[in-house]
Amino acid sequence: MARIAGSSGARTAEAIRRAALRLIWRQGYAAMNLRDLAAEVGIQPSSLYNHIETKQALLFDLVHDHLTALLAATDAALEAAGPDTLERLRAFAAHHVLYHLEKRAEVYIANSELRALDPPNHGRVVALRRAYEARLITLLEAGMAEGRLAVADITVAAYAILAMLTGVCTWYRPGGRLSNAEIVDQHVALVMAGVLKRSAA
Amino acid sequence: MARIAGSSGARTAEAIRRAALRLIWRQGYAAMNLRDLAAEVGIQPSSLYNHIETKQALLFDLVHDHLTALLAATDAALEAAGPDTLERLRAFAAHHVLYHLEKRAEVYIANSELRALDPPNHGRVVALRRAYEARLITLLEAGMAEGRLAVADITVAAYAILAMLTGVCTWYRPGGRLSNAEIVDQHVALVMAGVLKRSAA
DNA sequence: GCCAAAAACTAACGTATGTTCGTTAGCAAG
DNA sequence: CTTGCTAACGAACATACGTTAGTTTTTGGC
Repeated sequence: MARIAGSSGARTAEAIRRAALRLIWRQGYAAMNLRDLAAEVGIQPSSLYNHIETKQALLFDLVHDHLTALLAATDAALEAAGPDTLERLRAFAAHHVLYHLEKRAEVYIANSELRALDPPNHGRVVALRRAYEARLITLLEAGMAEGRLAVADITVAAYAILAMLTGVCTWYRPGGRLSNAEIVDQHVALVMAGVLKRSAA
Repeated sequence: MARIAGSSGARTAEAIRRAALRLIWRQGYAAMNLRDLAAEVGIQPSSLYNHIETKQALLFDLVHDHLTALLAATDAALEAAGPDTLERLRAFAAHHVLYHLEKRAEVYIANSELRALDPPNHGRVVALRRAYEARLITLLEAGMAEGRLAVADITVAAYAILAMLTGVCTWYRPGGRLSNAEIVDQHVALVMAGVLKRSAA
């Protein structure tokens, strides 16, 4: 047999991306092999190459698409939050946690497989990450300038906050004891309590 | 030639562990290969097997030894902090950050290569991690019982705090803008601000 | 209904990898 | 000085991996 009845390029391509996301998430990029990936999709290893350029390009596409989607969604959430700095900060934290709860695999890969990207791809991804971090840093700077936040060092605070919020990916399981909203709310509360100036509650 | 003049088992074994730590830290366990490791140590690949059982056993040893050392050091730091819950919590946070600054490679591997451990090893390591997390959870429970802390959910708070404090490993570089003490202090401040009951400053 | 493009197949290549085997030279105890 | 253990060596094995080549069947536009 050759081409399979009912096969569709777009459908297979999506199946490959979904399966790759899952496998890389579970095992890591280096430990995932294309034979397992093909088996998961239900095709032969060589057939993958009708849809991907190389294994490396597949990883880059997954990471790149995730980061651009995250940036766009974040900007939309900030836009919706209005002009007030504290409101925007809350919105950023809430959106970050919720997004990370819902896209655990994408997030985890984008954070932990950076080193698996070859130099040109690595550079582009790092630039996107920096752009994302800049969103938070800008908010902290604004809050400091307005005298409503109090942190010793903005960069350290930004990284600490991002680390804390991203941490949900490592332990969250759907259908757990707490609702997503409860998890989001508590993280927002921890962040705000940590950075708010004592007087301005 | 066969045995090299001046070669010593203990010295080579330590060199292997150090090199493995560095390579796994940089590339990940799956991406590290024993030929590169041997080259780093300056011996032939087959000679590794005079000192390690398998690649997997090497990873387990590294992770296991790190976690037991971390547990012991943490208990010593808590002991030194005295009986007061808030002091112990500060001591825990400070020690965690400082230890993580100094042992970035060990920590990173222990956190990110869990999935590379085969089931029996995985189980033992997870048990050690849980024991460590329990130290923090116990402190938070005590602080809540004393009415001096205010968090919505102790487990979530514990994981969030650990994620935040462990985050330093991903961006810290020795010789950077801030001293270790400054980084530690700020993280302790962020944690305490996040969990302290408003009245009890 | 025909035909180029798409999307799958089978087979294989070249290399990389973890590990084993047999051997040999240095070291320390008797 | 001998002898047994240690720690290295070189060579190789078996497998696994990413990828390519060539082929075959289905699909969709004319």
